Amino acid sequence: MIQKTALLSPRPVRSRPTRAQTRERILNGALEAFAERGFQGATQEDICERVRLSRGAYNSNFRSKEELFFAIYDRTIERLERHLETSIASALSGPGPAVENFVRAFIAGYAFDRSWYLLQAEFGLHALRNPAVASHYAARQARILSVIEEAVCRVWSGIEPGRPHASSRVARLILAVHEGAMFQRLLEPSAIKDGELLALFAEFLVSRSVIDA
Amino acid sequence: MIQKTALLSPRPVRSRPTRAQTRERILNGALEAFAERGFQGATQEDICERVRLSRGAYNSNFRSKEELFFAIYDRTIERLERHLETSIASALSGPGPAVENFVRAFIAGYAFDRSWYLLQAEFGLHALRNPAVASHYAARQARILSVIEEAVCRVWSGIEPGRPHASSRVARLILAVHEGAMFQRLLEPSAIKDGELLALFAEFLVSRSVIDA
DNA sequence: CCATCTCAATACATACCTGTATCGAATGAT
DNA sequence: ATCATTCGATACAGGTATGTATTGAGATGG
Repeated sequence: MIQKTALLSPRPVRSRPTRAQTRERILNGALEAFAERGFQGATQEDICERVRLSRGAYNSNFRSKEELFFAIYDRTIERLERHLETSIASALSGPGPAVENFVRAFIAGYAFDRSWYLLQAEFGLHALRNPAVASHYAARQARILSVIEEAVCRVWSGIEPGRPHASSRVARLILAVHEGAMFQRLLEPSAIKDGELLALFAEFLVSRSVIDA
Repeated sequence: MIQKTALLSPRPVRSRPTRAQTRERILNGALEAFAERGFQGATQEDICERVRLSRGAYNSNFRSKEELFFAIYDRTIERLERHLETSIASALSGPGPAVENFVRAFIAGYAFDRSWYLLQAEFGLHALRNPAVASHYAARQARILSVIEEAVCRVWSGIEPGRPHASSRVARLILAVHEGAMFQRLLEPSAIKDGELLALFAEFLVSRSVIDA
């Protein structure tokens, strides 16, 4: 026999948000603040104001700024990874030339918005300066790279059998182009049309003879 | 007749450094400090300690942190531009395949050291956040881009007459790859051999049919 | 040789950010 | 209903960075 059933308790309306909810709100504020003011520039006050919470909530939920930074970075990179995976998967299963589909999917799936890019860039710089952070960052980036590499292999398996033995470096190359392009595009939106550099890059990629070199 | 000649005045030994000298020392300290601690993280104390000067010298020479940041960035990017120009020029005039020479020269000339990269990246992030800084950064980057584009055109003119009409975008592409590769390499030196990504990219470039597309 | 000026070092005042401690309201268990 | 607990808001203290003012040593010119 079931002792406690929720059947008769239709969850009373809480006037007080759950801990997870406030934590989430702070993460949202942190994303914005870190993106717009940088890690050092973002203050507790700044973060909390954006989501209408007090520093009490902040300090109650996160032990330190570093901890919050890691948390928001992890959340962002995980969403990014999933986003990239699904959009690549759907693109590769569609009709049309695989390479173009892949590139388009990459642009769509990895074209995280301004805040995501800025946060990731900020964390990247942080990683370059702190060896401890570097390993964390590298591990996260490795997952992104493997998603890209997997896609590269699948694309090329449709062109010729076997995986290109430079797939790892190709993945890094793709990522490098994207990061660089993303930066230039955010800086001068007028200078580069949407995904233009990646599209140009895709044309290079099509000359697949190079892959096997 | 020359009234004042320096022939008999072999510049007395100054016990006090010139203003330009101390300014230069502070710039050196700023380069290191901004690179290793970031713009916000670098303090006056930090900068001054590295070059054995007091904050008095700092505040006497620079009105604000922003001003110093701009000054050290400008100095760095100018050196970078000259470095890139000369190394490309000498490489293109040498024997061997032009594309490879160019890429090698690019790596050598633009492979500024860790501090230069970090400073530039930091300034880039700053530019993304402050529109006022963005225009300054874009102007500087435009000069770098034109140097690269010029080289691209010269390389391709040796292959076929006329300049590729996508040369501007190719230049941006090269810069994007380099920035991205530089970052990955600094983060995981073991993962990428020296200029490996750019070399791979050079192989793509060799299939010049794409350029004219 | 003296007077003036330059410039970097030191001292000071102000502002601000972080983390801790305290307080009060909402929750849910008995 | 009551009591203990959770949790976010407010108040406080410590540390630190910035910019200004002041001072004294060294240069410069008459």
